[in-house]
Amino acid sequence: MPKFKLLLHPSSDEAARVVDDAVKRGFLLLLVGLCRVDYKGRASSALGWGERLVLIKRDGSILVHRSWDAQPVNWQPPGSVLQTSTRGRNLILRSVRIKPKESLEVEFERIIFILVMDLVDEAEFAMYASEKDMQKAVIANPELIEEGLRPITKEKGVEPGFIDVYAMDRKGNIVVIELKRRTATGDDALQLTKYVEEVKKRSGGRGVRGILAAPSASKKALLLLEKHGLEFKTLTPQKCAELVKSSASKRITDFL
Amino acid sequence: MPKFKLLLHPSSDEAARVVDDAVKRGFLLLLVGLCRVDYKGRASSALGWGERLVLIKRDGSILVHRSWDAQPVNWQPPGSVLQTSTRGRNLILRSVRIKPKESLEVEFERIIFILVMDLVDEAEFAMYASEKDMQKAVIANPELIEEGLRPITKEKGVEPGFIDVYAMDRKGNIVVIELKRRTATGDDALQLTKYVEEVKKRSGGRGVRGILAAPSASKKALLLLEKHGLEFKTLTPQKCAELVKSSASKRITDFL
DNA sequence: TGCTAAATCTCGAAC
DNA sequence: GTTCGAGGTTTAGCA
Repeated sequence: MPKFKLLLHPSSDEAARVVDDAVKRGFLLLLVGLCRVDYKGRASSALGWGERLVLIKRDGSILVHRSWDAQPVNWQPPGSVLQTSTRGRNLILRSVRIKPKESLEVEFERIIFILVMDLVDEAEFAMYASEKDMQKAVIANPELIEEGLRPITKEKGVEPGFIDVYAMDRKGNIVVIELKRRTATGDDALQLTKYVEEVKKRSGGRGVRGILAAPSASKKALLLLEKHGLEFKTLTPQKCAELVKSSASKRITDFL
Repeated sequence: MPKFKLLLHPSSDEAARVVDDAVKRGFLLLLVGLCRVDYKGRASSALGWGERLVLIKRDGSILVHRSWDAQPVNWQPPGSVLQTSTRGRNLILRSVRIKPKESLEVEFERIIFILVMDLVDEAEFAMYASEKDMQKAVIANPELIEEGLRPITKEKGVEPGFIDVYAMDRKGNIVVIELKRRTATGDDALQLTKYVEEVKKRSGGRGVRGILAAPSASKKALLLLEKHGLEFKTLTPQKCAELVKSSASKRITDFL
């Protein structure tokens, strides 16, 4: 089979046949035409007649895209099972997911074209500078937070949740560090408060400090930190990524 | 212009011309071919050579899809600005967003085809049974939670955040209700705890109850509710949707 | 399998 | 413009 096959204005019967065959063989399918979409499951939705693009992938996922918005207007996640049928001259695509039970129905009144594609894509996708990378960077370079800081364990189980970095400062205080890769919110500050309280219970009289490290913080977050005697430290994932890059083997392709 | 135009194996120059023209006119663009993708902004990512589908929409959003996964492997949100150029025989698509500053680069070594589409889609999209619908349903039908319950105000500003439903029970206790359309988590239980504490401060000695209403609850959530003397009530968005449907004018298209 | 926390979350509304 | 919480969040990690 060549890279792709194009069907212009197929009948509903012909379309159903082509779709079934392509799904069975694991090809990538694209249908464009006048359709109507209904969804029922975790919520319910209805979308009236209009021309859209429907993408059916080999893992069972389905996307209905309009000519605007990055997000699909309707979709079905991987693992869903597709059924084709016809209603008069119309093509019906019905995709069902079992758990949670949800169902998507697309009815095509007019199919402008169907594209069946066989794409080869073996490349790996690599993402850098996650929150975990920030954690690694801070443990390897505690001076990112403060001079003289010594990390104790990388993750300490504390209810509820986990502490990102647990360390000791020059004066022997315990330091609880919460890392965020985006602007810190009030919730983040409250979470740190809980961690610090929990650690204080078990600190045996030793001083306990709490530091929220993030690229920036909302007003609410700063207010809550102030109120609970906690600290904020500016730290960007970019900065951490640079250190991880220089110290470890990960490369970041610069093209900006 | 017809509904669509197909270009087979265009050169990089030809492709750049067609893309620029289509973007200017606000058409929906689809490119399929062998490409490489890099992203840098809030994070960084690199994707090696492979055959993929690139969708460019009239609002500036760009999606790079592989033949599996419902989510695009890379993307750029609406409002991004696209630039085309060539590097030798390759086509370069560069999309930049200003705030936050991020940039996506797609390099095509081989373009299998380009599709330019002019789709007409004026239909409205309607979603039913959201968390807000649950709120409406409970206020209109408080017996969903408990017999004899009387809602007081639909939303009462309480720091931090807002109470979904504020009511009074048969015995004159104040009832704080937190609604969730999905399985309630420990965080949800903690949030309710905060609300109840806040209300208690201002209740003037009146009894205050807290109810978390959701389709189900995690073990952690139930444990925290127990610990703080709060209650759980099973309530599904489906049930709420039925009542909203029958009492109000909204219709839900049943097709399941 | 269920549960928890992160995400280039996205999106919209309130301030 | 910023902040905040909801979402058919989705997804990955881990018990």
